Amino acid sequence: MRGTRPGSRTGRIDKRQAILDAAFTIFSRDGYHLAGVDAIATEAGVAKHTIYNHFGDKESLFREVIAALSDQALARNLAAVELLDGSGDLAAMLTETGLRLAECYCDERSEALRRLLRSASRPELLDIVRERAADRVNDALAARLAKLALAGRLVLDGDPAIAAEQFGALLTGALENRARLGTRKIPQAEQREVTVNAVETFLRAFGNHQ
Amino acid sequence: MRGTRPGSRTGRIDKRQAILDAAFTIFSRDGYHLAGVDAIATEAGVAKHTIYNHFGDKESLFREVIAALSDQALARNLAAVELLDGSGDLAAMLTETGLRLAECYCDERSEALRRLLRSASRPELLDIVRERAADRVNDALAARLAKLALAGRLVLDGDPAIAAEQFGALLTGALENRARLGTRKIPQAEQREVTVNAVETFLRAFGNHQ
Amino acid sequence: MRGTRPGSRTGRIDKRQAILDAAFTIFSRDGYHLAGVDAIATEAGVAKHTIYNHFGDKESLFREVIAALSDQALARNLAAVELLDGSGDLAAMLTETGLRLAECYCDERSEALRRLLRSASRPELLDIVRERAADRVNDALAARLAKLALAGRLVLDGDPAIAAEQFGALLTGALENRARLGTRKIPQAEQREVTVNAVETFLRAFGNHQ
Amino acid sequence: MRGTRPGSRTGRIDKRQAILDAAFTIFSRDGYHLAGVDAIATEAGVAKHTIYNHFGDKESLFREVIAALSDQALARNLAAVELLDGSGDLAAMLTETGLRLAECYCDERSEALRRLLRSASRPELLDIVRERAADRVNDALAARLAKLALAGRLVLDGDPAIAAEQFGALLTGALENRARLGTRKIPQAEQREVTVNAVETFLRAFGNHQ
DNA sequence: GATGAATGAGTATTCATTCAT
DNA sequence: GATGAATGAATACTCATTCAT
Repeated sequence: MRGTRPGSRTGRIDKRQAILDAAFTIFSRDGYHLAGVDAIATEAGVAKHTIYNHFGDKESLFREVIAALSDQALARNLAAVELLDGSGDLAAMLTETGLRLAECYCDERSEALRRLLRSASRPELLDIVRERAADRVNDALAARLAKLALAGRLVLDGDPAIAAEQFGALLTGALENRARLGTRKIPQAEQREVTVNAVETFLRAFGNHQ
Repeated sequence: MRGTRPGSRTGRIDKRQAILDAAFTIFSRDGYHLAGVDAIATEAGVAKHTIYNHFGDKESLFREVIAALSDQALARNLAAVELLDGSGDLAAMLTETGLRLAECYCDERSEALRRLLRSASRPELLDIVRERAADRVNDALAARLAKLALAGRLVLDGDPAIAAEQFGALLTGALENRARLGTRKIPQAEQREVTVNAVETFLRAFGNHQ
Repeated sequence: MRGTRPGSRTGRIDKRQAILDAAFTIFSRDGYHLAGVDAIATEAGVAKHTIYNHFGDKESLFREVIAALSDQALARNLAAVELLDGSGDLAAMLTETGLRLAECYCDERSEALRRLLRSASRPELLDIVRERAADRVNDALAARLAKLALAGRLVLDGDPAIAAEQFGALLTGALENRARLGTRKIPQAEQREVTVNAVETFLRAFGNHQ
Repeated sequence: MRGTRPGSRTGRIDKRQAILDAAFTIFSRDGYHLAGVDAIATEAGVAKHTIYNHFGDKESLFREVIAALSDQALARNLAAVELLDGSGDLAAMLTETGLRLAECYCDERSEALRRLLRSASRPELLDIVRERAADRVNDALAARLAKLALAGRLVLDGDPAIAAEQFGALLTGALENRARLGTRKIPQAEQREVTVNAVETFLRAFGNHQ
C-alpha cells in the first residue's frame, strides 16, 4: 500500500514547493499586502487551508519566500565576487566581476526580493536578508580588494571596506537610479555601460598609476 | 477644526491642508495600502467624506501628497547643488554640497517619499517625481561639474552627466546601503563620513592633480 | 435696479424648470434609487442645494416629476379616446383610436412614467397617477362605447366599463407582453399589428353582426 | 455535494437554501437596490461572507432567486394550460384554465417575480425569465387552442398564437390594470369576475356559434 | 495532512441632507 | 434664493483565519 496513494510523501513535498513557488509568483506580482492567500492557493493548486497547515500564516509564508530568495541572491553575488582572485588583467577582472554583480542586481529575482521587502515594510524581515546576504557580499568584496592592495595592484590608503562599499555604490547606486525604483528594466548594454564607467572611475581613484 | 471662526472661509483652506498633513502622517506611518481613509479623516479632524469632496479618492489624495513632497525635495536638492558655483576650495565645496545632498537624502520627508512610492508600487506615480525632481537634480549637478571642468579644476574626460551620476551614486548608494532599505536612521556623523569618503574618492578620480 | 440683476424672477422659474427637466432625464435613465441628487444638479446646472431649496427633498422632487408626466399622459390618452365620437366607419374609428392609444402607451414618456413608478416602489405615488390619469381614461372610453351601443353599432350586453377594460386589455396586455417589461421598443408596424388584431377580435365579440 | 448525513454535508445545502429563501424574502420586501446583503445574511442566519462564498456577488444571488421563481412560475402556468385538453364543456374548460392562470398571475411569488425584475431594471435578467417561462406558456397555450380549432370547437381564422396572446391579454391586461402596478391585492372573487368576462368575450369572438 | 465551508473584522466609496455664507 | 463645504450613515465587497470533516 505504501507509495501507491496519490499525495504520499513526495506529494507533500511537491505541494509545499508548489505553494512556495506560487507564493513567489503572487507576492512578486501584487506585493505583500495586495497578494491574497486565495490567489496563492489557486496558483499552487491546493486548498487554501493547506497553506495554513504548512506555514501557519501569511507572514510566515512570506518569510520563507524571502529567505529562499536571499539564499539564492547571496550565492549569485558571492560567485561574482570570487572571480576577483585571479592574477590577470585588473581592469578586465574588475569589469567581469562588476558585470556579474550588475547582472545579479538586475536579475528579476533580486528585483523581486527588493520589491517584496519594501512592499511589506516590515523591518524585521530585513534581518533575514542582512544576515544571509547583504553584509557577507560586502565583506567578501572587501577581502578581495585588500588582497589586491597587498599585491600592490590597488592603492587603497584607507579601509578596504570603504573601497568595497564605493565599488558597490558606483554600480548599484547608478543602476538603482536608472531602474526608476524598479519600474524600468535595464538592458544588458546599459548594465555594461554602467559597469565600465564604474570600473574606470574606481581605477582612476584606486588603481596603481605609478 | 483649528481656525478662529467656526466654518469661516479660512476654515475651508485649513481643512484641505489639514487633510494633506494628516494624509502625509498616516501614509508615511502605514504605507499606502495599510493606511485607511478613516484614519486620515480622524487625524485631520474632518468627516471621512470631506476627504472625498476634496480629493475624489484615495489614490488622488496620495498623488497630491507625493507631488507636494516631490516639490519640496527638489527645492532642497537644487539648493544644495547650487552651492557648487563658488571659486573657493574645491574639496570644501564638494563636501559642503555632498553634506547637504546627504542630508536631503536622509531627511525624513525624502525617506517618506521613497517609502511611499514603493509602498504604492504604482509606476505611474513615479512620473510625477521624475519630472519634478530626480532628473533635474542630476542635470543641475552635471552642469556645475562641467563648469568646474572648464575651469580646469576637474578632469572629467567623459560626459559630465556620468561624473554627476557617480558622485550621486557614491553618496546615495552608500547611504542607501547603510539605511537598510529605510529602516535605519543614519546619524549625522555617519552622513559626514560617507560624504567625506565620497568626495575623497571622487577627487582621486576626477581632481586635477597636475 | 429691478430686473437688472442676473437670476431675477425669470431666472428662478428657469432654474425650477431646469431642475424638473434634469430630474426627468436622470430619473428616467437610472431609476429612482440609483439616480443621485448630485447628477440631477449637474444636469440642471445648479447647485445641489438649490434643489433642496425648491423641492425639499428627493422624494418630493420625484413626486412632481411624476405628476407632470401623469398630466401629459392623461391629455394624450383622452385625446385619443375622443376620436371615438364620429359616425364614420366603426372599424376604422376603433382602429384610429387604438393606434393612438397604442402610441400613447409606447411613448417614451409613458414608458418612463411606468418605469419610474415601479422603480420607486412607493405605492403612495400611484394615487397621484390614478387620480390624474388611469381611471379617467377608462371612464371616458366606457362612455364612448356606451354611446356606440345605444346607437346600435355595438352589442355590449353587459357593463360598458367591462368592454372598455377589455379593449384596453387587448391593446396594452399584448403591448406589455411584447415590450418585455419595457426593455424592448415596439416598432410602429408592430403597434399597428397589435391594434388591428385587437380591433378585429373586439368587433368579433361586440360588433353588431345582425 | 448533497448527502444524507446529518450535520456537515446537509448543513451546506441548508445554508445555501436558507440564503436563497432569505434573499427572496428581503428582495421581495425591499426591491433589488434597497435590499442589503447584510439584511439577507441576518435573515438567513449566516455570516455575510458566506453569501459571497456561495454566490459571488449580490447580482448573482439575485439572478438565482429570479431563476428559481421563473421555474416555479413556468410549472404553475404550464399546469394550468394543460387543463385545456379535455373534451368537456368548452366554456367550463377555458374558465378553469383562466382561473388557474389568473391565480398564477396573482400569486404572490409571481407578483414578486415581476416586482423584482422591475426593481432591478437590468434587462439581461429578463432573458432568464423569457427563456424559462413567458414564451413557453404562450406557445403551449397556442398549441392547445390550435387543437381546439382543428376539432371545430373554436374558429380562429388566423394565427393561433394571436388568439393565445389575446386570451392572455384579456386576463393579464385586466388584472394588471386592477392590480395598480402590483400595489393592490386582487381578491379571488375579482379574479373570477375578470376570468369569466375574459372567457365570455373570447368565446364571443372565437367560439363556434354555428 | 488535506479539504470546503464558514466567519467577523475591515475596506473604499456613495448617498441624501444640512450648515454657514 | 443660491451656493460650496461638510456631514454621518449606509453599502457592497475583501481579507486572513478557523472549524469540522
